[in-house]
Amino acid sequence: MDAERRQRLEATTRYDPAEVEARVLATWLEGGYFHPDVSEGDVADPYSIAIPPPNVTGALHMGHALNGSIQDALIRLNRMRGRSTKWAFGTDHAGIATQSVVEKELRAQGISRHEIGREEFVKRVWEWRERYGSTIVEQFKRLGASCDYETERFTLDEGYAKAVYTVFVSLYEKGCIYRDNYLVNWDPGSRSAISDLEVESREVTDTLYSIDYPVEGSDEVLTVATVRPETMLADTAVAVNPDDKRYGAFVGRSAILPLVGRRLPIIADEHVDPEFGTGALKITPGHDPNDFEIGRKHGLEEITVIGEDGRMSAEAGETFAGMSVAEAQKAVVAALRDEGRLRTEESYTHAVPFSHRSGERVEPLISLQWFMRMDELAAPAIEVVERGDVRFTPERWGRVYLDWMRNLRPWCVSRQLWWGHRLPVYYCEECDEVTVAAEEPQRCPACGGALRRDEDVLDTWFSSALWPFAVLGWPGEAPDLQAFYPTDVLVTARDIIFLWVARMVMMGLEFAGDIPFSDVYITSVIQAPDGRRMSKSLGTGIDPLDEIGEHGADAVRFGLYAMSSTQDVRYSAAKVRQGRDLANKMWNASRLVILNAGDAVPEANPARLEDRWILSRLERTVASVTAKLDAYDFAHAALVLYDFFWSELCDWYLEIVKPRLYEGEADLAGSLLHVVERVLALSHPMLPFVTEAIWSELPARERPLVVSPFPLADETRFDDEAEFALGRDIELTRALRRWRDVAGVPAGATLSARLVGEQAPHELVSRLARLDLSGGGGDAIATVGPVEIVAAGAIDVELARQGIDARRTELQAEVERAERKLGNTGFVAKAPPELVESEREKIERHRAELAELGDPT
RNA sequence: GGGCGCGUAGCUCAGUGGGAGAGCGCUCGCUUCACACGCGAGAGGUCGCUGGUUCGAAACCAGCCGCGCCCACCA
Repeated sequence: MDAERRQRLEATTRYDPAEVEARVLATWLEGGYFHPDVSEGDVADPYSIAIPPPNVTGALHMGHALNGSIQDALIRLNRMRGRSTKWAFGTDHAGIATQSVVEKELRAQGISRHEIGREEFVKRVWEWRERYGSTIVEQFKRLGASCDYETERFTLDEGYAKAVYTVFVSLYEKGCIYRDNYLVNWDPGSRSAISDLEVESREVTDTLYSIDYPVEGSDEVLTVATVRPETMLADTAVAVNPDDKRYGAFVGRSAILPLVGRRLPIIADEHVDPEFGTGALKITPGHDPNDFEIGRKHGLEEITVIGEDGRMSAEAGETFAGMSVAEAQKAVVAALRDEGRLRTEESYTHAVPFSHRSGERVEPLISLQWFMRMDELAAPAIEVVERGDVRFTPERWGRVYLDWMRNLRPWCVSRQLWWGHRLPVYYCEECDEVTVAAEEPQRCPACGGALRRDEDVLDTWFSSALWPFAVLGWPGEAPDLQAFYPTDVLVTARDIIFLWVARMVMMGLEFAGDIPFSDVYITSVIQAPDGRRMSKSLGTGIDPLDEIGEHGADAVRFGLYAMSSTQDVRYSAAKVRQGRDLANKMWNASRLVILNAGDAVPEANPARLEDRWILSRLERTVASVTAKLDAYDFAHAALVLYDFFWSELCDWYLEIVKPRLYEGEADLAGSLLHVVERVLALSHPMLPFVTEAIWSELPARERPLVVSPFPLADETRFDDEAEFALGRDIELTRALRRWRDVAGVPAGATLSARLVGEQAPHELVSRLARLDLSGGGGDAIATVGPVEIVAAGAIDVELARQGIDARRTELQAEVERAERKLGNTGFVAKAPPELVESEREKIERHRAELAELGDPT
């Protein structure tokens, strides 16, 4: 090692992630290690993941950080195993989200999108994307995510659009996609229809009004209850339960709609609950999902009185037209009161649909939209999960998936937005022909007339559903598709199992001819430290980039792995610090080894007991960490690694062998280099930066760690004997240290002692417990295992005695506990014999130690 | 209304049939020549409650209490 390098290493007593990470990342990217070569066609032993594409508008949040860290660990693990590995990367155009961001920016300049028109607006969004779209890419790199950035895709790029159109046309031709006038969830906020999945229900306290509807040709009334009296203007029937004796006579007659005067047929329908309210239900097919169903069943007229702008339309009549829904409600209630039709008003709390997008209350409206029927595609997608071809981890999410898939309703796929994949649907200006084609047609194929393209765009999730194969180049002869489809695992959060995961399975099976992934790993959701949701608006968000800046990417990754769980967890800054400390520990321990290794060649030399011990512990750790990574158990993988490195390697082994290391023992140095190399490789998937940085300081490394082999546990190194023997000496050392502490022996003082019995402990015991074993004669004031401590100046004899008494009490309690167990005849008869034996052995051992301690004085 | 999950040390979480664990925090002691982002030692828990199964339960079963989430068309 040259002097300059030695000096630099000696001086760097603290691992500095900020300095290291940028440098290491650059070498990875320059080396092209993240980009698999597919030029030869099929690749050997492929491993692939399609990243859940982050929104172009988005900044990296804690969900991405967790999700990205997990995927990266899997990708790096398999890349190091020599598999041909691709982590397909790209961003999502995110329809409404992106359109809103750009609209807001325009509004700040006093421009509305309608002023500049569709074409110009879309152009502006693309410009916006050019300017800011790469932000999130750079942020993933800072995390260390080894995505294939060379083939970055965008869900609105040219090739992707081709995939979307191909799928749309195919589904249309199969009859799965159709246009219909149907009651949809209208989001007045984004002025678009949204799907059922984009609706969230919230508890709202409304007023429940009871209104008298006079029965035609009689003095009687039917009293109906509603929280939305303004929709009565669109009522087209009154319904009662067919078994309801009270109303049997009314069925078939008519009621008169107050304020409007329309005749409403009185119908019987099972849906009406005779127990609720008066048992009579006003039917508004135009503005209520239930009523819509009932209306279609009974062939009722569908009247719409609320427009897409959320205001009362002309249909509502002169008095109310133009009012907002809230104003109309007040006006209707006032009018009813005037007419004496309002019977009661009471407070009523119920679930109300809101738009997940805009946060506004959803207005159910009848609208001409495009729908996708799901039943046909769902059947095979259900089968693959039932068969276990697609496995969920944790398993319970598989059942959630199946429950949803078995109850699918048609999906409204059209959106009244400008930013997105415009429907490949063309209407003839001359005839009724509707043309659906991937390639834009020039003229109407039926009559040659001019064509007008549908104004709507597709739900973003429609294009997302194609991601695993479209990202790899479908449709067409893409080498990546050939090599890497199906992918191995999808890593995502549970909130998009329906929106995304389920639809990918359906589309993958239908269009790519195979499942899109064989595993779905559902990550935990990380909450704010106080247990609330992490969210910008609540001010509870923690920016992973801040954390990376402060503690390093490896620290954040370690923290996230350690936090990850099968349930939701609160963000733990302490776990991130634990990761930071581990990275620092790795750096310093490695520095110790490198600076003292001389010219040693990495090689395991199980010369002495402690060497056999650490080599055994190392291989067991390799086996354990590997198994946990493969089982998606990242928390335990991280913590097992931590325990080995910190406790076994640093606290014990390095402390044990320091004298040998300083003496320049070559075999030892070889072993140490071997252990360091192996543990770095084992850690690399989780802690890529610090391990790569240290790797580059090791002598004669041919390739960077990112493409070096991942260790395979060598079971021939497992050594129960060494583990037992050294474990015993470690326990003895700890007992002696405890005794010193209790006896008030100064930390630096050496204790005079001698050995009793024939079993001599390892040299490490006397050194690490600071004993002078030549303690010859003199009275023993204490016995700790095979060590007799001889009275000397430094010892407070009284304290020592107290310590011994405490130990005696402890042992007596242990003996009693074991005796109690053995006194239980059921235990002796039914418990496994080895367990019973070990209790007997315990009693003997403890009695022996008690005998050594002597009687209380 | 249906379903899922959770309740373990002051805090955040592991542990799912054989003697309660980790990290942080806390206490005591260390300028020990890799690391004070360090080293050594320690205190701290009737494992939500009540019953049951078992030789043995934090773990399995039942009920209850509390918290969270998802799905669902009672106006």
